[in-house]
Amino acid sequence: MNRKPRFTKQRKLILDELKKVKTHPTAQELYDSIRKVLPNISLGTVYRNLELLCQQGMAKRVEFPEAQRRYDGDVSRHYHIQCVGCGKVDDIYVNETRAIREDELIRFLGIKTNYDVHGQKIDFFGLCPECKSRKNQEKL
Amino acid sequence: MNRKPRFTKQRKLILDELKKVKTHPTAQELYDSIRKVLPNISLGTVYRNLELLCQQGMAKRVEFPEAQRRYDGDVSRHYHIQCVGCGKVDDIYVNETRAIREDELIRFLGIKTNYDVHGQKIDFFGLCPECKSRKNQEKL
DNA sequence: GTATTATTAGTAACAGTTACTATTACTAAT
DNA sequence: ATTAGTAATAGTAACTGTTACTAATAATAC
Ligand SMILES: [Mn+2]
Ligand SMILES: [Mn+2]
Ligand SMILES: [Zn+2]
Ligand SMILES: [Zn+2]
Repeated sequence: MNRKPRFTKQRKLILDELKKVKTHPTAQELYDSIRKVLPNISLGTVYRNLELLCQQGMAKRVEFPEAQRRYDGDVSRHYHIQCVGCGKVDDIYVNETRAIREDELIRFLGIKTNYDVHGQKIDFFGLCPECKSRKNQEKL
Repeated sequence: MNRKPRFTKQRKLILDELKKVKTHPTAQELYDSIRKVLPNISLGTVYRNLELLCQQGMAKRVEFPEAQRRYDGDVSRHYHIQCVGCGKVDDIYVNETRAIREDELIRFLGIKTNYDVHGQKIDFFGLCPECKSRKNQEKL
């Protein structure tokens, strides 16, 4: 039934470019650079393929509040820091496994990244009790 | 020079409603409920005042990826968890001061919130080296 | 090579938020 | 109390990032 996804030149170019850069580009930025070699590619194609690559685990979304969505070709476990001045996103690779206190962490990251670290943002996600039981209902 | 901000009935209603609910409403949701008592209020007024209240530290933005902006009348220090099923946002008040390991934390929050906790998202923000020195330049 | 159909380019639609503008209504000074 | 000055408002238009639609194209299996 299900045909394999095709490996079009558009898809290949998008993935290659994303893997190449370290800038966590937006769809628009990728579109602009890929257009230099494939002038007729459309922005929709870039979006569609980026989302597809994310689904397949070959890319990741990098989302900050009030900023447009960015994508990352590096799917290894790492954190991100965004500059409140220019909006760019840099990587933070931490190999510490033990937990550290918040103030220590800020100081540590300041040294590691050369950023003036203002703070962090921690959010959680999951299934609320209602949605949990609704989901269980549906299974029966 | 600078006039005081006026305390209009629109502003008062918005703040009161926001403080009253625990749902982290969107601007649209606040607009809908406030319209029941002030039918002519405009959505723009709700947005403008919410942003103003945030600037003044009387409210906070609650922003999750892929979701519309929400606001919180509770500015005390607490975390948020969003349901991936229905999108609602609940509070997490943690009085633990010591750091805890990630897996412990997830278990702990599961018990505390009754959510099926899928994970967390940690991001950092600050000033990059370039913006830091640009800022210093401007001061001279 | 031919048939099948996933993918594409181009464009329109959409949603959330912000900007604009003429009018209204607080506030403070007279 | 009246007035002058101006912050704030309602209503609406514009904007921005993303998604949806559709006819044409091109990757793959046979
Ligand atoms: Mn990264
Ligand atoms: Mn809250
Ligand atoms: Zn910067
Ligand atoms: Zn839910």
